[in-house]
This record gives sequence, structure tokens and C-alpha cells, in this order.
Amino acid sequence: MPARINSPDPSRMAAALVEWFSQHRRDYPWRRTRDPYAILVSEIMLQQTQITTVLDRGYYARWLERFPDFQTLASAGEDAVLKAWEGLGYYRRARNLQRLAKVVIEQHGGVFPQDQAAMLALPGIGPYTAGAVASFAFGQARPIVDGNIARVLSRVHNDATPVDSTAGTKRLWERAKALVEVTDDPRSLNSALMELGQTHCTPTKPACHLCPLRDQCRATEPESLPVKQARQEITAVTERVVFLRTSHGVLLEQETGKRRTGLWKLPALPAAHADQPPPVLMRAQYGITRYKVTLWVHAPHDPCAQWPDTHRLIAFEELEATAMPAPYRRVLRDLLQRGEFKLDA
DNA sequence: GAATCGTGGTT
DNA sequence: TAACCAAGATT
Repeated sequence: MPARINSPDPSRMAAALVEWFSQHRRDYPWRRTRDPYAILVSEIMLQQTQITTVLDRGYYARWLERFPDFQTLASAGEDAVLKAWEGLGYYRRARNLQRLAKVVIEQHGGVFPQDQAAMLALPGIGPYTAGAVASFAFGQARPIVDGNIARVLSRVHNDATPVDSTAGTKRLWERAKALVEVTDDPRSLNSALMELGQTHCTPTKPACHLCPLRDQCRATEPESLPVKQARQEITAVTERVVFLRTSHGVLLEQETGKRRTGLWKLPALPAAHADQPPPVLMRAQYGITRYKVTLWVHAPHDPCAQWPDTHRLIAFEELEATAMPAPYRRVLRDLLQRGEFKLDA
């Protein structure tokens, strides 16, 4: 079958991308190493997370200092792991990363596998991350498609197929594969695609005049691409929690569900008191996935109540070392600063 | 295949 | 301001 007319040529694209990258590559710590562990940590942290968050707020450097290799991470306490991840969100990533470290130690002799199927079998590793580690750490010609690359490729090919549809995803991976397989520098090719989307081929106001693919790109209205399926609507919900402070510390509850598992929060106001809630100490708002939460913090209804074993009185000195989701961390700091409601201090 | 999982920054 | 986005994976 003849090649489609108007379809950009993979070899030309790859050459332009690698050349452009050699001139404009940014200096990131994970580009200064080929240690699969250090590269893997960066890829997991960067999932759905901006580079500036990971770098400027010190998450990456702190993590590697605290957990420098698979062995250290595997034998660490889960509380320390979650604390190091506090504020990054999607906490399952941190738990899966530690699970992965244990598997690497116990089933792979402490050596990260180079085989694609073995990578994909590890917890928290999907198609993107497997391809990223394969190419960045091992130099393998494996394709990757992230949000940046989806945007670049759908524009270059002027393809309005929704990037999050089955057909769109399949086509993106085929196109990424065609590119990485015609270059002798898979590392640079994959990095270049992502960095082009990050710096020039941006969601709004793309800098097409600076683009190395400008003479190959078929997009007529780049800002209208990529097409994505409709999002879930935002739902408003109410959450009621209790601030119970004694002379020793603050009562917290450990999450056990599928959300923020293992982290500590202000205890939920027992449903039995929902219709006659105690006085409100403060109100806050935060968003989580598709919910807009109004958080009401109540005074304790019964300070002497018996609490289930998911609850613990955390000493003041331990509060900062306790992993908490960002909204509760903010609220707790606010409440403690006020110095209100000291029961027996 | 669609829904879910966090958070902070930008527009 | 509300919506959108960011080096996705899992169920």
C-alpha cells in the first residue's frame, strides 16, 4: 500500500526532532543518570504532575536522598514513604513504588528488568512508564505517548480523532513507534517529542514559528487539537470532620479506603451527629478528582468518646512527620495556630 | 471502556 | 472564576 499523501515522513520528523533536541535540551537531574531506579522515580513522580512541582518543591532530591535505591525503599516504613510523597497527590503511586521495590528485590535479584513484559508486570508501571524507562535508562527503541506527545502528534498529523479514545490511542502509539524505530537515538527522540510539547507545542498559543517540525506539520488550527472526550462534571459535596485537641496532641484518623490510603486526616464527624452537629470551628474548600468539597471542621461532640482503632491521638511533635493530604494539613496548621479549643491545657 | 485517583498552577 | 492541564495507571 502506498504511503498516504500528506502524511509526514517519520525519518524526516525524527531527524528534525533529534537535531532540535541537541540544541535545546533542558538539564534535568533524571537526564544526568542512566540508573533505572532514579529514572523510574522521576517517571512515577511526574505522572500527571508538573516538573516544577517535582523539582522546585524538592520532592525528587529528597526522595533520592532518603531512598537512594530499591533496597532502601523496599525496607522503609510505609509511613516514611507516604510522608515523602505528601502533597504530590495520587498516593497510590507511592505505595505502588514501594511494592515495586520489594518485587525487584525479591523476584529480580535487586536488578530492574529490561524486558518490556516484565516491566509491565510491576505495580504502577503502565505503557508510558515502561517505554520511558526502557528508552531513557536502557536506550531501547520503545515508543512512549504522554499528554505532550499526544498533542504534538495529533497536530503534526492534523488528526481530530479523540486522543483518549481507543482508536486515537492506538494511532498515537503507532505513530510514536514509527518515529522511535527510525532513529539511532531513542533517548533523544522520545525526550524531544515530550519537550517540544512542553515548550513550544503548548495547549494554547503554540510557538509554531520556533517549531522544528513547522515545515512538516499538517495542522491548520493547532489550538483546536488535540480533541478530547468530555470530562466528568464537577459535583459539590459536604464533608464534616472533628478537631479534637488535648494537652498531648490531636486526634487523627487513618484512611483505609481507596482514596489517600494510609494517610492521616481529621476524623470524620460520626454520622450519628450529622443532624445535630457541634459548633463549626472553620470552613475550607478543596477539590479532589471530580468533587468540589466543602469541609466543615466541628468542635468535638464528645471528647471522651471511644474511638475505633483507625483513630489515634497524635502527639504535637509527631504531627509534622505524619503524612496528611494537603487540605487537612492546611486546616490543621490553621487551627493549631489559632490556639483555640484547648480542652485541658 | 468509562470512572477513579490529588494537587497546584495557568488561563 | 471556573475550566483546563500536567512525563498515567488501575479497576
